[in-house]
Amino acid sequence: MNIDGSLPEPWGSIGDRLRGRGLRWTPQRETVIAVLADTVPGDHVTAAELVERCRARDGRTVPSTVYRTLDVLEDLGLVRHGHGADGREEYHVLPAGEHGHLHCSSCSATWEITPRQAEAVATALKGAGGFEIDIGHVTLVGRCADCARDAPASVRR
Amino acid sequence: MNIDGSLPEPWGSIGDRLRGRGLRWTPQRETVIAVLADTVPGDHVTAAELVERCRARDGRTVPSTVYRTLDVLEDLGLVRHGHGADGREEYHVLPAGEHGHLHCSSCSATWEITPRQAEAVATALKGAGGFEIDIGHVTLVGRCADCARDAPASVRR
DNA sequence: TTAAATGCAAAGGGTTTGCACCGGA
DNA sequence: TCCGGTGCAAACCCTTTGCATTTAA
Repeated sequence: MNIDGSLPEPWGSIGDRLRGRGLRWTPQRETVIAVLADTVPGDHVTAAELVERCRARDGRTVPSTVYRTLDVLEDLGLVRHGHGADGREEYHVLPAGEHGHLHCSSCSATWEITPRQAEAVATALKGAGGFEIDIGHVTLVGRCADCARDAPASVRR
Repeated sequence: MNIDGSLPEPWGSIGDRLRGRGLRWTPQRETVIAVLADTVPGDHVTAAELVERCRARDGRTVPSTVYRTLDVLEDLGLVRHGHGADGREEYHVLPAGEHGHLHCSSCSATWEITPRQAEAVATALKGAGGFEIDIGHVTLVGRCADCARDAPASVRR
């Protein structure tokens, strides 16, 4: 959120975008948006986490409203959902450009995919059959360079 | 299963492998193994599906036993779990070699990743940072060559 | 006014757990 | 005998749904 209390773009204009579609701008939606606006762009949060954060901001928040709002926001293209290493649904805020994740099953760390890596993967698949990967949809699991060096064939989960 | 009723390798020796670890060979485990042995190698099945198939074979099958057995089998390295496009847990039987999936969010089809594609992706990531992808862990989502041609920027889910 | 959105509560699905009992080794 | 496994049922977690009520436009 900005210092003056207003929402940074593109969140600020959401009310209008909703109304333009015959939808409504409600206090509950404002809460969800405020929480999302506070999220680091490119970061990812599980739906359940978002529910909690909304509840922290407004104790009366109820899950169903949050889920329904997320659906709407996804329609508007403001958030995108994907799945973490454990398969749980998670949301990416402001999907500006490709944005995926790598998860190391050995040290449990998760990183954002670099443009270079995204590009490499996309190109690789594109060249091998023409598949256009939506790299933001799933978290790629494997072992990071460090763990791969330390344990050539460890437990994978 | 073989014509003589015995289990094909490497399923046949599982009883011994279990016993070798101080674990036990039980009728219930035999049922799960039998179901898995009937699964096309490289195919993937959700845990819930496995439960159903076991129940078809033995109506007394109960979910918890199946889940517990799958854990054991994963420890033995006979199955591996991953997550489908919807994040649901699914099992790959006999992970001989790399084995992943591609899912088209446009036409909802799912294919097995070809060795060439797997190789391409693995190499791409390896080269761009050293990450060693476990390509069997998640289903890659995107659009297949056909859908990409027909609808350059369609709905993604 | 009126259709969209909310709140609540309940259902839903897949997965996990606690615990007494059973049965391989 | 003994400890691992099983069955049952309940708990769990996250997510979705139905429906009466509220409310933005």
